[in-house]
Amino acid sequence: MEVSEIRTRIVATADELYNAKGIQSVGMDELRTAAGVSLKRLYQEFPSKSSIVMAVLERRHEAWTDGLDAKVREAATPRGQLLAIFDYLSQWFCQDTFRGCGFINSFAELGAVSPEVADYARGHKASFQEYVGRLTKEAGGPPVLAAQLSILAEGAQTTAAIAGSPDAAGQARQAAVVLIDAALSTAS
Amino acid sequence: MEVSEIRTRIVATADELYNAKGIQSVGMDELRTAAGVSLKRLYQEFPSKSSIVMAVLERRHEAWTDGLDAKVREAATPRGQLLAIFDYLSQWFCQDTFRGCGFINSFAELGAVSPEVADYARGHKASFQEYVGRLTKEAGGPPVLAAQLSILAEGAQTTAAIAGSPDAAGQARQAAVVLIDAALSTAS
DNA sequence: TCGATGGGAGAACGATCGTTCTCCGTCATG
DNA sequence: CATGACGGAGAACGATCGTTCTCCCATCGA
Repeated sequence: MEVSEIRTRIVATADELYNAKGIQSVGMDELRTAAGVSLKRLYQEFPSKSSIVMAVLERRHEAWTDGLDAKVREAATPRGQLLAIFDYLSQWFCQDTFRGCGFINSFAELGAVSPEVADYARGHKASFQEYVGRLTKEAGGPPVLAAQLSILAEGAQTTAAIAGSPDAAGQARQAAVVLIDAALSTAS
Repeated sequence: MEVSEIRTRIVATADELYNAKGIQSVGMDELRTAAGVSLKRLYQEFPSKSSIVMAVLERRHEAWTDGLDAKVREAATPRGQLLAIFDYLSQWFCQDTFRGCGFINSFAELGAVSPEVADYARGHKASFQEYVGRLTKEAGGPPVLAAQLSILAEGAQTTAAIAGSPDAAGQARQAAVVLIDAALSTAS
């Protein structure tokens, strides 16, 4: 078995477990068992649990970025691309493994005691806002629209997570339509 | 010293510590020292840590509800009352102790392993959405507007917490103005 | 003054966590 | 076949946590 394959399997397993139970609730032994890797191998690949946490965050960032971008590219118009963000949220919320944004959760759990985690979560959210900013600019909207749509997306994630229902995605999408149309009509 | 005064001091101290460091990062000994109470007294007042956590959540719910309602009552018009929600968020975000919504944080930290915490967070968010629903109805807006404004408020909280900046409150308020005006003009 | 009561400080206990170490079987190589 | 390196399973270790127990002193009524 490839060394990198073991790393991938460890990180993928940790991602699932941390998402389902929270980071602090999952011990190294549980991760070891679930990943089917010996403890020695585990510490051979990662020097500590916190390094696994950071690797999981990187994996989540890539999965989010790639999945969102793929969904956005399906849309034909710039306006449709902005709305595709909320379609992506909707299909995400409908997965039964959905338990809220992993960055919000990890920030809430470890942000106060781990500057690494806090910085990475901040960077992830900043990159999302920049991404929405680019789409907004292409659609001819003002920067404040990007901030507003980003806030809507954030709120939809936490609302859907706590309520346990995917309804927030559709409601946020409706709000996005109103905000986009209002911004584009006054901008022109 | 009154018995209830000790309870209040314990819960107030736990609220501060849990908010600043997260629940799982604060041990009973640290709480005992910060509250200036003996460990025996602590367990005389509360049977376990989880009961303290629930008491903190109740305290947070009351503080949120009372503070928000007081701010809303300052507004003269129903439309102003809806916007007052975001003024309340703004002044909250500007406090240097702000570290995100305590219910979102506790849900992220313990929701997966503690049904009590998850249920209480769900109930708190549901009561907020009902409150916004009442204000929206008084303003003559449709139910979907209440859901959208609630999502905006949620998103502002997480965005402000992770970004470490209170800007999201003003941006969400601007979005609320657009959504409210659009909903009220089409509703009439 | 004396003895009982109650509360404070913190030691102790069992569990669990992250991390390291030990033992043992296996396999490759001469 | 002998030997030595390697990897897996899990015991062990130190730290920390929630919780309980023990000791001691201070107070108060008789």
